[in-house]
Amino acid sequence: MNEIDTILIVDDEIQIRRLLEITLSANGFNVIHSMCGKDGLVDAATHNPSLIILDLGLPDIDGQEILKRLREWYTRPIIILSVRNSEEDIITALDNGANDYITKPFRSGELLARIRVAKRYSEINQNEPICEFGNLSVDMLNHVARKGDEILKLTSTEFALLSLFVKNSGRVLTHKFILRQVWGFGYVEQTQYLRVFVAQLRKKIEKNPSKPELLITESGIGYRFGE
Amino acid sequence: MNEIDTILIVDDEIQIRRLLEITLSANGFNVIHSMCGKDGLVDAATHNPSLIILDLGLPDIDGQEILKRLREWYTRPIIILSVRNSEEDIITALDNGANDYITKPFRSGELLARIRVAKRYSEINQNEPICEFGNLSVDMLNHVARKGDEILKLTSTEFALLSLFVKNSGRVLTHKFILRQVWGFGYVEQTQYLRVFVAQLRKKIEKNPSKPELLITESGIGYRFGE
DNA sequence: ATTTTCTTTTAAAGTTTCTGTAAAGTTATA
DNA sequence: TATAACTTTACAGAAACTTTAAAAGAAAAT
Repeated sequence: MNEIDTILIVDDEIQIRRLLEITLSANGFNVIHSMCGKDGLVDAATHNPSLIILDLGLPDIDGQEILKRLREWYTRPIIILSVRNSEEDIITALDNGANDYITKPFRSGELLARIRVAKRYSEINQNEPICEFGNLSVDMLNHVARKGDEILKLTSTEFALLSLFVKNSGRVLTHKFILRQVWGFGYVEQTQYLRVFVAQLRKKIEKNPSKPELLITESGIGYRFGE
Repeated sequence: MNEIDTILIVDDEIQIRRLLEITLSANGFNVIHSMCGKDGLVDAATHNPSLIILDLGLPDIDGQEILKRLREWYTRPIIILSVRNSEEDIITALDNGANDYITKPFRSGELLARIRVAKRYSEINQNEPICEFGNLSVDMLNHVARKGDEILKLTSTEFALLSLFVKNSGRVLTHKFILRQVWGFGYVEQTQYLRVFVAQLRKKIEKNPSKPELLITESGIGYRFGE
């Protein structure tokens, strides 16, 4: 618990940033600021913070868009802190991968408690923008997958599927879990999609697609990637 | 693939329970109700729901107390739904192990989205330990069993059986108990299944399957794993 | 000690469920 | 409109589960 946790704040209001800075640093966090969406994306990638607090009303790019782009590779907690109070915004943000949604004005004690909750449930998630496995590498940030030196030509669904497998290598992922992560919660029964895309992915990453060595079937449960 | 998620509602207000019932069952959940804290604790234990929605203002026991007692064993999501709006209540509940805190009156779309969030993160992070015995290890979280370094290729039934044995190593487990745990209540008389699967498991984990050293027969009673 | 009875092991056949694959149909995208 | 990506269908083959049956082993009775 001695390493300093870094929190990235993406918000254009200086007062909010100051208030957060005081609250968070008083609680042992190291704080980084970004004043717009673009900076936020860059700072997240360069500092790899252990948590991000994101405002939705940014001057350049919409916060929901930032959230989506972050979630392409960033697996640690993201807490939305916004004046927007519409149910639609909240649902969209949560389904886009936010861990929590707090409306301004906020209470700092509650914010800290919600940060603790978010960190509690994401401790396992290691977060590397580039994951490697064998001669495969997946660069979440630049959205590029390689086999050796050769760049794999993957569709976005295939890429999402491969990232999920690489991020969770060695773990058995259930059909439902994969479907929810890649396609969304409404698709958990569409096991057939998964079969089709697993077959396509195997064609592109396995030496011998009919005798898979990387993407292993766990019959009746799901799939496991790698060792 | 058609298994229904069960949600337990612990709330004394009938209107709230009705509203939740409608919202949740319309979204494919199976709903159980408890009207007081005592019933809540019992129902949680008997039904083992996949999520609990808990009110703080219960007639008998205080909700924070229920929360603490549930968290002694219940690892899946608990969402607090309460009229209490004080920061102290919120912080206490979140630190007592609640996954989220929603104040009444609530918006059902937001509630559903927050349920999705809670389920998303609890599935990954079931902090169940890795059980080991000799050179065997069973990793419940990743659903992987190993003998030394080699990954054992087990069917899901074999895996469930082995987990049960490893978790209860040294204890004599009766046929009925094992059948109930692995196959379910309706199978307690199917001793033959057990014999067949024990034989299969021995082939995969014993040095000499016909002279088992790990998975010992207790004639007329059941089996014992390890010493 | 031997026989009888009950229990367990094991193989193998029968049945069901799950998975891989190709190909056709549909939708999105440039 | 042409192209790529995604969705859906259909079916064969594989894997898992259930059932049967015979042989081996243990316990009880004589």
